[in-house]
Amino acid sequence: MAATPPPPGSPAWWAARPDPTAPAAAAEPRRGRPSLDTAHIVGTALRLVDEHGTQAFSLRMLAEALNSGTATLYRHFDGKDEIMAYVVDRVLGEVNLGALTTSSDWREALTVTAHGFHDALRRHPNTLPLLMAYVPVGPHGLAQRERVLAALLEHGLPAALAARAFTAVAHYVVGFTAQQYGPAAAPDHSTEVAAFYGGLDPESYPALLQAARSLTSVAVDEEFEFGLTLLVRGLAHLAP
Amino acid sequence: MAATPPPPGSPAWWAARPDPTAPAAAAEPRRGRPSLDTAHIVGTALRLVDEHGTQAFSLRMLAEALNSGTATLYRHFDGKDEIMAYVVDRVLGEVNLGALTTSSDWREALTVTAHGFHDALRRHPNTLPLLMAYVPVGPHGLAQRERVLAALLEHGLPAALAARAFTAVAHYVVGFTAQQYGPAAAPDHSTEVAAFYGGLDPESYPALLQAARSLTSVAVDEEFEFGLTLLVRGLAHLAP
DNA sequence: ACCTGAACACCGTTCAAGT
DNA sequence: ACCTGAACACCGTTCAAGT
Repeated sequence: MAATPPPPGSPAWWAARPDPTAPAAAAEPRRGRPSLDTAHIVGTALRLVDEHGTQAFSLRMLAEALNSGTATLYRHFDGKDEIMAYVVDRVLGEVNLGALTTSSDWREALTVTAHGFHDALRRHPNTLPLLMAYVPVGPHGLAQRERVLAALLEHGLPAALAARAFTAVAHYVVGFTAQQYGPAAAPDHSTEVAAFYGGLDPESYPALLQAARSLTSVAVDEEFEFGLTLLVRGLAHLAP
Repeated sequence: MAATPPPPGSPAWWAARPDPTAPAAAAEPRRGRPSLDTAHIVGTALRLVDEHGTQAFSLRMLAEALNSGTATLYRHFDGKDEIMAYVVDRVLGEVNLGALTTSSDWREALTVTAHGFHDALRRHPNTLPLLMAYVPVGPHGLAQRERVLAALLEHGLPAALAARAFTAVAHYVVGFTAQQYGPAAAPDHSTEVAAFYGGLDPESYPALLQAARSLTSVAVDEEFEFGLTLLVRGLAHLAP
């Protein structure tokens, strides 16, 4: 039984990438000496996904933006999936966790982390479907995770708690941002949703309408803070 | 400026669907009297997505499974996106919230809700990318939301808190399930991840490795319970 | 009148032919 | 030796031709 190659973006696949301990360095092309560097390709791909969405993005579109042909892309990457995995990691590279160094306790460190990821992800809402499809353990993703866990451990949080707290916060941020700013959300999302609820039959959905009336008036930022507070306060019950 | 039609799966799009207050009834075909009923098409599509994944799923595959042609599908649905929106809602229809009626307080109601969604979603891991791409306000999605909110309000949770607690729990469950059972997760995900962390340089990732050592030994179910407990306990701080 | 085979304009990927 | 135009086997969608 021949081992099937790991899917691009999975942990096993990233492990086979060159130079995983040097997050800033772009992956080297694996054959020949190319005229395009991989960082430029990934950066252009991210820009195109930002502008046109994952749905409309295509290798032909990318090749044209690079003044090249689609076949050339296969000299730098094994295929579209591999390019997308690097696009995801590029977004994670934009996460700014500088405020971590001045955080005074683990609660503040977790809050800083959530806001850092939230700020980066909302700048690239069209990449959110990719972030959910790929396990984010590329070089930048790993580096950020290391940074956060180091801060949490330094503040005295037990290792088992730190690891799971990070995962819980990451899940929350990605899920929240996807629902609020993701491709499915219309430009005027909140008003659209309000109009939607207003059109529902009060007989069939009494609880939903009562809840919606108190929901749609709340600002999105406050909503984000609400869920984050839930997580941090819940964690405080389990930490010393 | 002509109004652009709402994207399939968005709230405005679902609002234009017929019969939103009768969740069990399948949507009626909009032209003629077809030989295939829409429920059968959606059910077959879900089975094919379960078996082959969203990536491999195609309208040709669906048409062949129905002993029909792709053009016939366009007599029942406006296109692939619309079919996918119904597939997502079908999965939400499988969520069993029967235990809600015997829940004794809002904490238990929230826990029951999380487990109900978790159980349904893990049965259809390949649909998780779809669940993130579409706002789940189809007939089944709405009915479940109504059921949960009614239970929370009945147990005395304020409306503003109930609505946001539901959203926070839903985000958490979808995010967690996607990372654990989603398409990107390999069959032997936990051992793969463990091997991955084992291969990292201890000099570069000291915190990550320390946290991973205490993480990979934990069962997945316990991991799910951990984050859920965070949410519920955090919420208790804000509720009477 | 309803249905659908066949065509259309794409897509990711490959490879033989170019330089 | 490196690069890439053109082809390949698909895809979602449309429509004219069938019944």
